[in-house]
Amino acid sequence: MRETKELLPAGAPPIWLTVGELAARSGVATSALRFYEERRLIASLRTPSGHRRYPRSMVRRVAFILFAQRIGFTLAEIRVELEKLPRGRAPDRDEWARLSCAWTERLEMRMAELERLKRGLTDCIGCGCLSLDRCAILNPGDCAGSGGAGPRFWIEDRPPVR
Amino acid sequence: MRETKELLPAGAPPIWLTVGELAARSGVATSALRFYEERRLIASLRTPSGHRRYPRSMVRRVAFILFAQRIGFTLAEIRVELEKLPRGRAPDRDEWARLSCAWTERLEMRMAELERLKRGLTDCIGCGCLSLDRCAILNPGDCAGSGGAGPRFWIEDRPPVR
DNA sequence: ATAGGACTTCAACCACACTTGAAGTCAAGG
DNA sequence: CCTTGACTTCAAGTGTGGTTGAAGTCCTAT
Repeated sequence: MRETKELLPAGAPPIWLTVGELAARSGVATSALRFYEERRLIASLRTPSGHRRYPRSMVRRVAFILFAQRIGFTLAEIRVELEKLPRGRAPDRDEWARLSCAWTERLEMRMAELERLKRGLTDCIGCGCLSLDRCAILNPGDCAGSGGAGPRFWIEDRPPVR
Repeated sequence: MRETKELLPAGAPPIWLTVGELAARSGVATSALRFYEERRLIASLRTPSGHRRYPRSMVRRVAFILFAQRIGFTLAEIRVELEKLPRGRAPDRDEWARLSCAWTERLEMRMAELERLKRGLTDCIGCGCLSLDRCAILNPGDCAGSGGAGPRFWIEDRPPVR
């Protein structure tokens, strides 16, 4: 064990984590952590021999990466968000809180979308109109043979790009 | 225009759709429609010269593929669901409704997960515990230096696989 | 008859988020 | 000292969901 050399009290958590320890605590594979480092979502200090060492606050940072991913952010987007945090020290409560604003917004967009989808599922499959070709919700453009975007409108309400 | 040869009343929707028409009505690129066919989520009849023709009910089928994708199903999962529909004729209301059950379930799982994430965002970032290392929600395993899965538990409550 | 657009297949390519494998180094226990 | 396991880099591979391009065919209007 690496801890024996640090002369810490038994059971005390190590101050610096190896990549394996961070992986165990965050639930992310070591390969993923190296990948996050390559993509500059996280950073590491190195021992003289080149081994990575992470501060304990990195566990939280990785947790937030997972969090943001589940909300629907890409790693590139998450990197941009995390760049708003201070470099060189652990972020404080307010700094994390500022970050979380954008995340709440995205979260609520996703939840609203799922609500729309659920309504579509109820209104269009639950009602009798499905057997006809006149359901305005499921199939807004099919009757007139025009109208463009098709089902996109209950999937996303932003205007179609490209 | 292809319609002139079908001798349909002006403005009437064509009975058989080309891949381009289906693309326009469903909002999906023709390349994606061919890809779905290759993955056997949809099928086409062919003209003697090899051009694809779709019945009008295919618009709905494609709409449901988009729907299911946004809910979070993979194309492979969607294919399995769509295989429950009858072959050779357009599905009726009850057949679509039976399909939608599994989808509602998945939808509600995703919504519950987002609710958990939102609670995590509020409870962990909104509260003061973030600046400490004792937030039981954000960081359940870090204090004791053990406890395994880390942040996974508010991300998903199924047991970790692999 | 011919130009143009819409269609065909097939192979290659893309982005995303990683994982896997090879080849080698480092660290700690016995 | 030696073995073992955790670590290192780098390149290549995986799976999902497509797009793009080449080369050629079909169909409709003029």
